[in-house]
Amino acid sequence: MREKAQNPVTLSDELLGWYDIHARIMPWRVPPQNRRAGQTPDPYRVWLSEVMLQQTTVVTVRDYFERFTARWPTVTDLARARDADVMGEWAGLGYYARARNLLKCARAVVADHDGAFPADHSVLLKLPGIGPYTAAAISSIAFDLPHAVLDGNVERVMARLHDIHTPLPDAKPLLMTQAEALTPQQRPGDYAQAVMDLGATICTPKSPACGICPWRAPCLARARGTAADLPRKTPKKPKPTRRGTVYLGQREDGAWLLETRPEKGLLGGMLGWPGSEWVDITQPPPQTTPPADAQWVQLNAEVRHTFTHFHLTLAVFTAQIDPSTEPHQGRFIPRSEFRPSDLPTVMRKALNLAKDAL
DNA sequence: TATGCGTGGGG
DNA sequence: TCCCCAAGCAT
Repeated sequence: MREKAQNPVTLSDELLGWYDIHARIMPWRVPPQNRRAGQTPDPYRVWLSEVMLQQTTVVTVRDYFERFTARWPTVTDLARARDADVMGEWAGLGYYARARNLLKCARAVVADHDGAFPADHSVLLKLPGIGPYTAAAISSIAFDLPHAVLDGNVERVMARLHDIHTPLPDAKPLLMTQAEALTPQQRPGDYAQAVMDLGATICTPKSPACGICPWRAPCLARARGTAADLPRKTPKKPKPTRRGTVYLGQREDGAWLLETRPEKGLLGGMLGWPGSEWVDITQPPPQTTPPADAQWVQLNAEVRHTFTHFHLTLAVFTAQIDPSTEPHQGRFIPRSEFRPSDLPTVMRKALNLAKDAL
């Protein structure tokens, strides 16, 4: 009774208890007690982690964050990095436009903001790769400005708390209104991270742990038994399947024939194997021209990979290429300069198939 | 406003 | 084996 009268929808000790546990596995986070002791988060680390966390899980981001901050400890270091180094370090993380915008943003911060992230939501919003969510996250977490974060977690928590049945993305404005109403003036950074943790670990998409939820008392969906069905979402389109061919050519000295993909579009700016266009399986197969003259042999196995919006099947050809041969597509990268980890996952799958075949 | 854009893990 | 989903952004 008393609990309801106090409105437990807030940054309670119970909510902070969960938040504190998660801080240990997130190297970018300053735990609440350290923050109260005066320690403030490094805006560079907050920004970097938030960009990496876009549509990506904490477990996946952790190692990438550690490698990036070890190699480029400050935004100035990152701004000076070579494009290929940053793209290679990002390889495997996906959504590669984030890495291209990461570099643009770092260079803009150095060139236009004296190497310091601006403590201003509307200014942050103008930087490359920083949208409404990330601007609010940096504002609140790094600068303790009271901006409401609305990510997938908060959308779900708000939809359930208020039993909102309007499907996403139409419900976003309403959910944002609810999120703003709950965002406190005191410690908005701790609150933002705590409410996202709540969504990630308790108010989960499937079988939410309502029994241990700090907000179980005021939750309307919990009371009405609708929590597991929320938020509603508009149905998605089915994924088509495309086909293509890649060519893995290697010289006797171990150099691989690779290309840097165009800046725009799928896997933009990433290293990859030369090959054909990727066309829908309902279309006639594309003509494939090998990137260099050699005895190309097709592998028995094919690469299967699923992107956000289509399935892909790749035929793989391999060949030893004579040292005197000039490629008409791509360039040779010496063995000493090539790390398989610099490849996006689909390209790494092709390499692994070729290695298995040898 | 709708679409393009990665990847890995869980149910 | 599939589908769903994750601390979204750009165009």
